[in-house]
Amino acid sequence: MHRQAPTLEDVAREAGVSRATVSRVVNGVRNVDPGIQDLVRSAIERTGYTPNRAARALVTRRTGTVALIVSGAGDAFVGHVFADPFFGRVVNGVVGYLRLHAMQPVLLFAESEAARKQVVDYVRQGSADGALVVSVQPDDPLPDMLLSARVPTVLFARPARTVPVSCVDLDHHAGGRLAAEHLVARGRRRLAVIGAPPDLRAGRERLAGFRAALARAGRDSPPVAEGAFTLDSGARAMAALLRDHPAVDGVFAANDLMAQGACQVLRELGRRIPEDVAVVGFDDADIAVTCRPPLTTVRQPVEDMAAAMARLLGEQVQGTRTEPRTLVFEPELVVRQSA
Amino acid sequence: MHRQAPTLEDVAREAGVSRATVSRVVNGVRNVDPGIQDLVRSAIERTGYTPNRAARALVTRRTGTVALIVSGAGDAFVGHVFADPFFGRVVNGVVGYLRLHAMQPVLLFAESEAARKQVVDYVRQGSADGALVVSVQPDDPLPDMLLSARVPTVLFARPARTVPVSCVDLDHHAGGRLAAEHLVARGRRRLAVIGAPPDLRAGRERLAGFRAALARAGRDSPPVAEGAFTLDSGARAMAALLRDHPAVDGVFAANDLMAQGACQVLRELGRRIPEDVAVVGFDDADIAVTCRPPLTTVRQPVEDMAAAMARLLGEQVQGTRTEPRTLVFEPELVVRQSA
DNA sequence: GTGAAAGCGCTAACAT
DNA sequence: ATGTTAGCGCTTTCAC
Repeated sequence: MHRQAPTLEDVAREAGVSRATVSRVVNGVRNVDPGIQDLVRSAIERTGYTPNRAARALVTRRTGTVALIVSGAGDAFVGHVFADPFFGRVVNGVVGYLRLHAMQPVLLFAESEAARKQVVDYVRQGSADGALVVSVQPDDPLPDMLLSARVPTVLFARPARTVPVSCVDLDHHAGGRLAAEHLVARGRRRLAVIGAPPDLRAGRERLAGFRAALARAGRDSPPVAEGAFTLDSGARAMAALLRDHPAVDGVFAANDLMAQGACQVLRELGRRIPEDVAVVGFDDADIAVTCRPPLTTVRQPVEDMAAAMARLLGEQVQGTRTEPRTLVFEPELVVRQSA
Repeated sequence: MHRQAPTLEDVAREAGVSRATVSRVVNGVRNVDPGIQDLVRSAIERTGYTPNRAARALVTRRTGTVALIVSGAGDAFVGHVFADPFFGRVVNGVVGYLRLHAMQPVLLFAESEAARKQVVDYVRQGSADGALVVSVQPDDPLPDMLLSARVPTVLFARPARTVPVSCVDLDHHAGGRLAAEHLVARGRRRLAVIGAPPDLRAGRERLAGFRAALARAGRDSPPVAEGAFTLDSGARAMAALLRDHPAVDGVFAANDLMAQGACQVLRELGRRIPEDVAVVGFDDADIAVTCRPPLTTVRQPVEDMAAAMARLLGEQVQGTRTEPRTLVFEPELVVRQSA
């Protein structure tokens, strides 16, 4: 019972002009008589016309949407991606940029070989003008697949192998340094690290930066317990560190979730934070604020990075810039109560 | 320098058949000779053909995407939506259903009058087959706008006014009852409630259910402090309750975030949980598990509800079912350590 | 400055 | 069972 949606044709008839003229008005092309413009505009108003996106996309080969792909391995993957507040921040940053440019993000998950194929097909079908990729896997095949499908692509975080693709990243080394310098300045002498899985470059660099700053301050290299970016793994790592180094008085955790886990263990063992043990996290996630005590942490400007990612993609799609670019952001120390 | 993407025409030429036949094979229509099917399939393989979505959408009037709209009022809105893990769960549920049906969600935010117009236009342009709406505002104009634009729509949570639209919701009353019964069974005698803003129906019903169960158990109606679903507001409400009712030994918070805030205040004031004060939350968010102590809470099956929402929309788009339906889900008590 | 006409890549009658 | 044909609604040369 749908009355057909009005088309350009309908508006043209209503305004007594040709389709071409209406199209020009709708798309803001100059060379249209102001009087006729008004005529057309009121006809659009009267008919309630809205341009059909599919028809437009068919001829312009632009859709006005970009794929926002969360890519990584496995399992209950999709179920847990948004459990990590990190992705929410990415979405916010991307949306913040796109909406100013009348573009929309399509959310895609690429957690398996099959899903990756689907995702690549989706963008190849011209359903999106380009792809923004957030990988949670050290060696993700997706960027290569996208590239060889000639899809404009921008990555969050540099890939393990060098690939000719634009990306935004953080200066993780500087982040580690900030954490070390802060703990040293607070007079902490027996430091320890809750690290990331060693195959993640970001984690390695945070650790390297932390170590380098300590060495510069004349300190020994700290003991490291490996975590997996989860609250639980942070708690376990903290317990292990305390067992082997009971006198520890300062801890650097490679993300806030693990820092929170560490805090829980410390408190349960009766250590005061920061008096007995100072804790520094990484990311400045929401939990850094709500955690008890609130976390001193190295802030990663995720929203800004995500917005930049969208901007880079926009430039690439428009052809404004074609050669790949890497944008590296600076972390910032946020001092709260845990250190 | 883009070599043109291969079209149906190219495949047809390669296979020595007509476009129509290729189309039939691609779309799995029967009445195609098996031999020819193989011929076509290998031609598709050789050319690397992928159907163009815009062209397909133009004729079928189906896009294979649905709008996932987060709607509500104001401010730093977009920046905070994903801070609430609730939306992540909705996304997960929706994606879980859609991917089985080769559909994709487009993420839209409608936080202002202007944004709402944009969003409605977007779907009216035929960019999506329908809309899934999650409102965070008691009296949201968006559903009405969508309906009068004849967009197939399904809501998360019943709207304040009765609107002829499908929706999924929780039996909040039953949820409140579960919380009350549990606290009573645990022998708590002086109960209190950290409630929701009174204009939210869900909050009112949780409270009503809680009260009704208490009345049935012969208890007095509990004191209520109003919160705003945030950690902070929960902490403040708890502080206020303790001030006015220092002997309270059981608390029901209308969501987990407020329950966590309450726990923080209780611990800081030296109350043991659950020995001195038992705390029951609502939702079963991730923080219910990571909170110290882990929260006993009323689980809302958000993922299932979101999946059902997607399914209802699918049926509506296909025309399988046209009259609006309301699906009400049952909450479930999850007992952990806080009560 | 405006209109006529071609065609984007696909599906779906209809004809064979 | 397969091919022919007519559009879907729009943008965009190319004439005028």
